[in-house]
Amino acid sequence: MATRTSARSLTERVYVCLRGDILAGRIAPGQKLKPSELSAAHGVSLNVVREALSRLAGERLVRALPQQGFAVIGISVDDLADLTDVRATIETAALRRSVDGGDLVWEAELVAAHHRLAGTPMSDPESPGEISDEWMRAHNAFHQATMAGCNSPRMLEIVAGLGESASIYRYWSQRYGDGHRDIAGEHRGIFEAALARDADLACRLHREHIQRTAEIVINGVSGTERTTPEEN
Amino acid sequence: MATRTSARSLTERVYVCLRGDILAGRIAPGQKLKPSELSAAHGVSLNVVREALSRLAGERLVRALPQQGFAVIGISVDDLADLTDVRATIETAALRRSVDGGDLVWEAELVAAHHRLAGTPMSDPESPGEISDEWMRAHNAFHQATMAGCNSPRMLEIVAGLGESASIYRYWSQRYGDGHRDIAGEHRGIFEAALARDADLACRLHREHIQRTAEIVINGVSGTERTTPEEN
DNA sequence: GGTCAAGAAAAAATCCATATTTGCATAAGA
DNA sequence: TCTTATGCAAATATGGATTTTTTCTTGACC
Repeated sequence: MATRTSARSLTERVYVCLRGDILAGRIAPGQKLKPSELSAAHGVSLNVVREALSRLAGERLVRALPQQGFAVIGISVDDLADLTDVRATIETAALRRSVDGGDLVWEAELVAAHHRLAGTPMSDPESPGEISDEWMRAHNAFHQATMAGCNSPRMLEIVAGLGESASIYRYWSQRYGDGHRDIAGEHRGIFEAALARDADLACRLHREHIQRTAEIVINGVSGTERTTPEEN
Repeated sequence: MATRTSARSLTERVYVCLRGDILAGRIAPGQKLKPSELSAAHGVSLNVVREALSRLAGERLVRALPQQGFAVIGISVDDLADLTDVRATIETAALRRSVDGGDLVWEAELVAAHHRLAGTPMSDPESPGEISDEWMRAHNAFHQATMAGCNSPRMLEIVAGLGESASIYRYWSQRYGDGHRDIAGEHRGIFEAALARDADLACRLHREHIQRTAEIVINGVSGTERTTPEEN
């Protein structure tokens, strides 16, 4: 009679939940994560929280400071610039391979992903200004789908990790769009270039897409001074 | 009276130890990791082992199978081919940036790293045929040093992860050289090209270096049928 | 009067021993 | 032979013990 929540163990459940909270910015970057509070909130023991946090520490989503507990990974303008740079390099490489070598299955799933993204409203009608969870999922899935044809599990895993890091910035800044921007159009451009097997164009558009996003986020972050120190 | 082993907590200590064992192939790829055995061997409680394993699971060095414990990441010829491909793409990108933009500090540390590598015997005199731990460390440090000038912490972290994955294959196959190969010369070539700021040459040599290594390992792995299934 | 240091109390992190649940293997029954 | 019960071993979860860090207080010194 287990719940069908696709979580076979308590640790797994807490891990997934915590991970979602971090990626969605429901827990602020840099914030301390107290096992006692979390265990109370989730109704589980200390050790299962501890284990979930350890796993997230391995993924670099939280930092483990010996004898000082855990904290969500911090954000900074420098890191965002670095992240964007790395994404531009690695993701275009993956995209190029994908566009050059993607098969029919890839095409079909890309079409599906774009259709889903295009049909998902960006902001929740009840809370305008905030990016909806659903849209963010569709958005990540779309970009992932463009590169899925590269036929390299490791590359896709790296790209997924980069995308997650970017998610934190996007969600946290909540300044994804600035009104003057046609995001749907940008996605359509990438989509059509990929389907047309124009790797150069797809890569150029993708690069511009992530760089433009980063610029807006940087303005949002630096404007409200949300930078957190990133000691090591 | 704490030991100066730079491990402030038991979990940290076990984590580092386990990680080293995996990377050095002292624990075979695919092997199950029983918390009870490990806790007995290290003289600690179950939970600290569990926590260390969870962290390694986050790094994808071990797999966590719900209700079935943990196992070292498996190896396969397909994965090695993929890994090599990804390394060729990402590491050459990092290397190019490094060679193009590295400063004097980078140069100095690269010289030091190469000197250390050149002065370290590849195999232990008491166990010929096996790659010495010391050489492997110097080797990883050298390749890392060539790319350190790229001025991108995230890129270097990704590269480090790829290098660790490659370590597992190298150590496990124990067939790094085949006699006909001048590894020191290959390293010197990369080193000199980097110092001469010849990015194209450095990248070409680096690519050939890792591809040649992979070929030899693939022969070694497939020859002795050491492939482990990689279910997901 | 203000600043800094030593010490005690509180809070938090870490660790352990044990209890509970789950999965696998063996064997009994149809 | 196939299905179903049962026992054992392993994985997981819990509560509390122990150690470390942080905070707060007190008093000496500048």
